[in-house]
Amino acid sequence: MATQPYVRPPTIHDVARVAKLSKSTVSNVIRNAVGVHPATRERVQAAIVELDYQTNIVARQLVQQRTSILGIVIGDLADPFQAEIAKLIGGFTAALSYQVMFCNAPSDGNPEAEGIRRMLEHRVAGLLFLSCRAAAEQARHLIGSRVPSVFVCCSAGWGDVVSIDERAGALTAISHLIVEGHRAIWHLADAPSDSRYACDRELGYADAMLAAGLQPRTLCISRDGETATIGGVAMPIADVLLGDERPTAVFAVNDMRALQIMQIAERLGLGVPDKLSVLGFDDAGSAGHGRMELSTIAQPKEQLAQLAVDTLVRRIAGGAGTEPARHLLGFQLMLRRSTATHHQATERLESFPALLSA
Amino acid sequence: MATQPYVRPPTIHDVARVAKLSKSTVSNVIRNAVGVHPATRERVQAAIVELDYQTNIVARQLVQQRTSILGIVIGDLADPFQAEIAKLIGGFTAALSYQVMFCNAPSDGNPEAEGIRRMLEHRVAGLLFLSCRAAAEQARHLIGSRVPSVFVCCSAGWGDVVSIDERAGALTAISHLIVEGHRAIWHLADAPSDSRYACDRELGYADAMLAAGLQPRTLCISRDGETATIGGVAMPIADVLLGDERPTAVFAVNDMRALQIMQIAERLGLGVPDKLSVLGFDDAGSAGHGRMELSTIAQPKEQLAQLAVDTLVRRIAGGAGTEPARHLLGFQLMLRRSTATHHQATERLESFPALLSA
DNA sequence: CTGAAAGCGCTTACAG
DNA sequence: CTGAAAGCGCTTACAG
Repeated sequence: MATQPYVRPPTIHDVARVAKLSKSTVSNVIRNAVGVHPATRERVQAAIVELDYQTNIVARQLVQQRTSILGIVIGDLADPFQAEIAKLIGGFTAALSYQVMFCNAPSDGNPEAEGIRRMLEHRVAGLLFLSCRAAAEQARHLIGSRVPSVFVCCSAGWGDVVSIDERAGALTAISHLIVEGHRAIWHLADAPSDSRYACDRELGYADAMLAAGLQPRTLCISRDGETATIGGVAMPIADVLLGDERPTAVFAVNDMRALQIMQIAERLGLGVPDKLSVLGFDDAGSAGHGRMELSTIAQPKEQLAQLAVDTLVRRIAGGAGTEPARHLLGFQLMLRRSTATHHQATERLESFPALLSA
Repeated sequence: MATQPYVRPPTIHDVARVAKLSKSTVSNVIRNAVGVHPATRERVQAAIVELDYQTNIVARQLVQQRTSILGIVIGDLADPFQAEIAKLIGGFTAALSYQVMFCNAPSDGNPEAEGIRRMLEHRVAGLLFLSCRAAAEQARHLIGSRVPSVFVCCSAGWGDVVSIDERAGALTAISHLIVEGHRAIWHLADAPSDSRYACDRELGYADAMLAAGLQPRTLCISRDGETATIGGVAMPIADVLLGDERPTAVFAVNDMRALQIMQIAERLGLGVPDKLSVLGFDDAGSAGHGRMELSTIAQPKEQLAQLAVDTLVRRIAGGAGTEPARHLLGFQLMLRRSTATHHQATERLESFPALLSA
């Protein structure tokens, strides 16, 4: 392959030479410093145009000992919610003259740790987590107190968080299903977890169920949709959805999962919402499409992204001194057509009024 | 705000001091250079662990005069197809020890140019375009021959392209609709364009229609789905879809648009596919969901992303010498349930056999 | 096998 | 208002 090299960009030195000035002066006009003679400024600008000079930010970052790069840790860009948040973050971030570097957590084996390490080596000014696997907890050690971290729509035991009150969101979702007569309400989680409850949504679900004297039950579904895992044991999904103890409603950890179970249920002849109510979380992607009409807990994406960026940038400017903050925004139960009243409810629910007032 | 600063990371100099060696030697072990005494290596490694040292890649990049950052220009992360490609690229890229920096084209006014400029200032080693607005054409001047660019699933008049044969894809789509008896087949584009045809898909559509002696017709739909624009004139979407000259099939520029028109049509009482056939492009996001069953031209996402990354990395290594390459991968017409036979076809189509054999 | 020196392209006091 | 000098944290010949 003929390897004619790419052109080596001009440096500040080239500009100085052409403008017959010193590097310092050129630097002054580039940085828009005050106290440069207008005529001098013009000469420099002319040289910049002539050479098509572009600041080498790598060099600037080195001397300033800080970068204007934000690292964003994405759990899964194929999740429309995360993609939408990432997009919004990209926009707000650009408005503040920051660039975004991202890594996504590979699903195979070693999690985001490697990507985070590399972003740290690139000296990102701060980290934005759009998802926190268990690995984010390990990442704490990696990050130490080098850069601030903010968790967007998720949280860990450290760092700022910008999210809705996920537990309350789940509670609201379950309360609604109970009001609609459902008792056998199951939770569809993302992946089997060894810990008791993998996330706040699951916690909120369990809270609500227990408060109502109902039995919480979490299941996971394989990628191909054939196998369900409940409490560590795997079985055909049909057995679960069509069995004697089948759920009348499923509260999914997010809309992707909700759409997945909706598809599976209908493939098995279980119409949604007639035979099974499905309630999601996020209100992302096609959830609101006329063919889906997924009931869900809607998150205020725009505000979340804006506040997350603001919080991180303020941290970057302000140092590590203050305590982690927890910003909780409002959510909204979007009732569409994937949920319906369950009519065969027989038992009375004693604790229900308490639940509603919670 | 108390501003306790974030810890200043240790440098190679600190490691050298602790290990009682020179910076050069430390650098040698960091870069895994040959010819370092094993015992020396151990001492350095111990110091690295003790200090929790992490290479400052910013400094390395400056001296090496190249970075391991790939810039990716995203048209719209809310488009599941682009998000999926971005995710795949992130994965393949990480495997080659590159990091990804992205910018998304803000829809308001000034397009991706600003983001591209900033990525260039960051000295990205190469650029990956996931979408090319008209602005990508302007970007050519900005980029000059500083870094290689590859266009993924889109193309411009310069740079390598890795995509399917979009024109052929459109041709296949239209041929199918014609075979199914449709004559009034309209194209749903992304945005009104001043040029005759905005993209290869539209071109392929027009080719196919013209070859069959049919009248091509392109429309655009506003965000809220209320207004359609045809040939520069705006009108209520209902007039278009329910009018005398209404289409019996719509070929959308991508799945997002296909899903949008499907929703609008059904809101107007036009069942899909009974009253209107809809054919998309990409096979992304929820297109294949049981509730959507969108017929579409499926792109081989994984291979596209892999080949794009490989192509760019090879360019980076190989210099700018060789001619732009055009890698075309195969596509697949996915027939699902958003398209159906149109039975009221009355006229015979002379040129049709020729079209089929094309 | 190890280390002293120069240099990547900037910014930042500071002298004039 | 302008410029000479030092330095950011590395890598890269090169001498020893």
